[in-house]
Amino acid sequence: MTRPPSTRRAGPAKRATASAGPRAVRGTPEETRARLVAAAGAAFEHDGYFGTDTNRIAKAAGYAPGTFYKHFADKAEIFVAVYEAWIAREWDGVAAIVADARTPTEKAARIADAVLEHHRAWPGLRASLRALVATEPAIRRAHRASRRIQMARMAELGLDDVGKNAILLLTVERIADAIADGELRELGMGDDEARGRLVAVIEDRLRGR
Amino acid sequence: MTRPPSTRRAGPAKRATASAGPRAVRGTPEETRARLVAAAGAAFEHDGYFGTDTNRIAKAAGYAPGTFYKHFADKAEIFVAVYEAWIAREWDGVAAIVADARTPTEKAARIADAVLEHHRAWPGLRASLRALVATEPAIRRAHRASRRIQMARMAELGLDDVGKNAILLLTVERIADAIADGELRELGMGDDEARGRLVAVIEDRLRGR
Amino acid sequence: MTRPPSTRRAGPAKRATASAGPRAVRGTPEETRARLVAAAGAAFEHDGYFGTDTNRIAKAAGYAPGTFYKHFADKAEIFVAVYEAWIAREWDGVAAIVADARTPTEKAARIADAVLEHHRAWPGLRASLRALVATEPAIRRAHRASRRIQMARMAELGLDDVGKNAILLLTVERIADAIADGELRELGMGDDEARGRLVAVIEDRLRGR
Amino acid sequence: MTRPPSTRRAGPAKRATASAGPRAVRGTPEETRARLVAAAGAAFEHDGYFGTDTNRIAKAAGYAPGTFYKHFADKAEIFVAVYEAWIAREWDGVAAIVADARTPTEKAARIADAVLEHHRAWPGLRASLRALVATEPAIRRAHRASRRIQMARMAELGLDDVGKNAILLLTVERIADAIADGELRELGMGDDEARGRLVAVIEDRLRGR
DNA sequence: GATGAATGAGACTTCATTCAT
DNA sequence: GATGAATGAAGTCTCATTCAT
Repeated sequence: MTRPPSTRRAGPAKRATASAGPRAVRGTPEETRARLVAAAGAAFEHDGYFGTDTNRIAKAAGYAPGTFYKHFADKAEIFVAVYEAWIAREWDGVAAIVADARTPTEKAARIADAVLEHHRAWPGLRASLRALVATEPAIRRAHRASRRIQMARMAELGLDDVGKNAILLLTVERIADAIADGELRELGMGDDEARGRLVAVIEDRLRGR
Repeated sequence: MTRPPSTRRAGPAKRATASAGPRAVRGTPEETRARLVAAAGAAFEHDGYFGTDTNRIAKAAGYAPGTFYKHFADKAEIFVAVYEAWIAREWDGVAAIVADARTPTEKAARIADAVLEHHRAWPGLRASLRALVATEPAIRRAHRASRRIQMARMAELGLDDVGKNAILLLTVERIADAIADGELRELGMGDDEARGRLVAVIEDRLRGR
Repeated sequence: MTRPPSTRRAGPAKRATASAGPRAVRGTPEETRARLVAAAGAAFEHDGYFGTDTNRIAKAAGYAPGTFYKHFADKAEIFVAVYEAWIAREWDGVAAIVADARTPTEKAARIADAVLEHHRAWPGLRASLRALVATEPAIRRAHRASRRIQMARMAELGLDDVGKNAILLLTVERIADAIADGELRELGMGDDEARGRLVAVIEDRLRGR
Repeated sequence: MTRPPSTRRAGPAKRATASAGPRAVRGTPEETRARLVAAAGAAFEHDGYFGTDTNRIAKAAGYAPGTFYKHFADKAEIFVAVYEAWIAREWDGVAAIVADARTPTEKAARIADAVLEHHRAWPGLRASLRALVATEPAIRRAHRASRRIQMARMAELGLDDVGKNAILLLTVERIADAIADGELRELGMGDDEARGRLVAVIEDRLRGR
């Protein structure tokens, strides 16, 4: 999943070919699924979970409405897929940085930047996530499972105080969201200062604090 | 606005109860409005913004659907009213504690408990808020305005580093949400420890750090 | 419920007024409900339960799609209402004849004609009924309840052998359906002969056989 | 076509089992066709004509969706094939009994039992049939043709009063359906008594009455 | 002969909103 | 001020059918 396209949502288009339109065999189910997940990510980001619909997602991915339901049982299921892809990408980035960077200072700075970029690209997705976790049981379950994976990832990176890890996870997430949302800027804190605080929080933890 | 029922929704919202709402009163416009706001708060909390509808809110408040639109221009407007009432109550509580308590330590502990209780009572409302801020321009604007009021309230309480205030605001909010959601408990941190960390964050700030 | 109009189903019509169309307040909920039941009866008769849809029923009754769902929870519920109205009318007719006619011979003849007319007017409704009873639990339940009412009605009319009553019920129903369907005519039996046999079955029972 | 599973559907059809059907065979067209008819029979019985779909039928038979349409023009056509196989099996059984049994009494008893067993095994199929005959012209035509064959079969068995034959046909069918459905049991008539009446009707006819 | 990904019209249902009373 | 029947656009999901391989 890459950054969402900046295109604005188009209105409902006219019916294209009346019937027996050109049938475009697109390839493997995996490719189709991936295209749908990408389109859904962009749509959720842009318009929110309740601001798009599955027909629009399918069309954006280049498919007819019915195709969506060959790959996902319902709208919630594709949201989970989008979220899981998003999280996996974030942590793959973090793991690569940890493996590559030398000092805790360098690690913290690069992790902060990577996380920040990732959140900045998907603020709407994250906002939808919180509302859905509160409301949709299936998404709540998937989110909890994802949390456990994240905690395990932290342990793999050598951080072993579960309580501190949990606080770090939530704090980093919330600060990154706030910066991405522009909340801090509107409150009078410059992006540089905000980033500095984020780095400090991470570095503290990497140094065992 | 009082606390919502503690039942948590377990699936798609059930059809509302068939019988009419509590009473068919004719009071002042202010009373009607207040009843609608209270009913909306409970509904948003229970089912989420997109999980209720204005007819249900009106009926729960004891009114007919049309009455809703005599008092609010649309669904977003009543959400803003609910949110503003919620925030005002929280800060009235904080201000009362600050006026009443003696030491920073006592203030921090009592503020943390008050905030925690307030968040614990309304987790669904808060989740809806974030999604709506990302998606609905009217609600986003109202939220920003509310933030400015909160920053002013902090200044009134004698806290004058805007950057630190902003971080405190977001951190307290996020930790309180996480405890209220049970996120920390599921990650292995007991409620007591979580509360301790929340108190510490507040006390630090009250001591100028 | 009277006989269905013989008009043939119209194709989907163009959207009429774009928005803010003329709002036609039609009267009491009971009237609306009755209009919907009448339209549904005609539609089920014409096109079968699976051959119509709730939007078409609403439009045929002079309402918008949403109005349907203010009066019936779903399509099955209105089918039950249609069926119950149908049965009630049939038995009201039978009861009136029993009260009015003198001899078993006269009763039998007039009952047979009334039943025949009622079945002839609604063959499609009856065919849908059997399929739905096999498949839709809600409709099955309603049908069983209706059967019990019919058996009670027979007892009220002074027929007290439950086994014979049950056989009579099913036999009359089946022969009436067959005549109405034209099954017998296609098999070489004239309508007069078929009616004669039906009368005989009823008269036998009225004479205690 | 063998007997369907005795499980009765309790609600809206569940999504089919995810795994593919029994095997991916390549046999003669006749074998493929026969497998499709068998799977369709079971599906129609279980879920009703409108409660299954052709993809599910194909998969249950071990084939891909497209294969279905190599063997049947549409869904109605396979229903006709299922029905014709069902009827043929019933009458083959009856003919064998007539050839084998000695007295009218024995014939009647054995025919009743065979018919009863056949109806008891396929109540859902029969219910769908009636609805489709009322609604789908192609199925109506096929049903009428089948009736003529049945009348001819009766003549072959030596019964020559067309009117009486027609009545017998419908009566036996209806009583057998009612016993199979459990309608009579719910109306207070035991299965033994019901069967007795069925035997009597047949025996009467065999004795020329 | 078989595949199976894809189609797309359309059914069922919801809900924010209106307006005549 | 309140009512509440009615609206109608729109969203979720289904399924008979096709066709390129």
